Amino acid sequence: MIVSTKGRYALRVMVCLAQRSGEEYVPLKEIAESENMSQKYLESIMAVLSKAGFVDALHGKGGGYRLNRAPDGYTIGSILKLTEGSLAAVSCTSQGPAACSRSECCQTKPMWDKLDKMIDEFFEGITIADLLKENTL
Amino acid sequence: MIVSTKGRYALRVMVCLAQRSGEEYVPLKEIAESENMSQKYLESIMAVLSKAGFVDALHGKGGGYRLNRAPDGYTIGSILKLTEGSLAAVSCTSQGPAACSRSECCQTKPMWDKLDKMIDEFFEGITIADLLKENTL
DNA sequence: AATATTACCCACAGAAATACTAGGTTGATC
DNA sequence: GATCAACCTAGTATTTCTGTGGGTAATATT
Repeated sequence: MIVSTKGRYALRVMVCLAQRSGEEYVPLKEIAESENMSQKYLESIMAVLSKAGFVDALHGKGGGYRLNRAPDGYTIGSILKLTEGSLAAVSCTSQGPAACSRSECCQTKPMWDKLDKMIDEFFEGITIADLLKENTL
Repeated sequence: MIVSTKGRYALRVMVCLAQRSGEEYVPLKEIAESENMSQKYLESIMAVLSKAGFVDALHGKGGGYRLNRAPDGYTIGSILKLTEGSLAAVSCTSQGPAACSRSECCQTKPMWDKLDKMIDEFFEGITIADLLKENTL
């Protein structure tokens, strides 16, 4: 499994915020309830998105989160890389050449490299705005 | 991470057997030593490949494993699906529609489906024979 | 000023998967 | 019968995943 709930939840929250971008700030409680996700778990994910400047946050009543760009300003790749740490399909390729001493002579490494590139291009080619449209992917 | 050591080891063993397909049976000990992998761990992987009919096995002295098809008769996808169980990028898509109650209305599911299809086609389009060639991927 | 609301911070915890290890049994060859 | 090698069953240390719990800081309303 390349994408855990952490990254999937992050994407769904971002889609949710994009759908409600008319409103000012949306509290996490509402999103967690409507999407049936653990609010506490979401908090840790939002902390990452907030620190990285992907969303604006506001404390207190009337507060919550909101996007600070247009939906097409967020690629799926940028969100997943942030929350998942890496999108590498195998550990061999995720930590540079040092990860595997056999990388020089490995018969399979070129394949993993090609796969990584393909997956990266896939996710960088889709934005949150694309997910809002129906069946146009 | 989509592919664990289990699947990666399986591929490397198959490549190894393909390279030595002139010889009759190759004992696992040799492969484990030359590839620097745990022999005991490999045993459990070979059991799967053997039961599925991907390789022939022979007990006793002079025994070991060998391929029973030409290297281009094995797609990478078939080997990985067997050893990894599934190649699905997210759990939502790996166990049919029942895996997620929100699959009907999920804004992100079409993307995961498209990704799964892309990854599947990638791995089904490569065979062990392709890995033997240098830099032709 | 008090209260409610909301983000933020820290630590822990149960469950599952990963990557093995240990020790034996069966089958084949010399 | 000795040796080799596949095969079988069980356990285990480590990590990752998916949370929970309890508190603190900031903002708004009363």
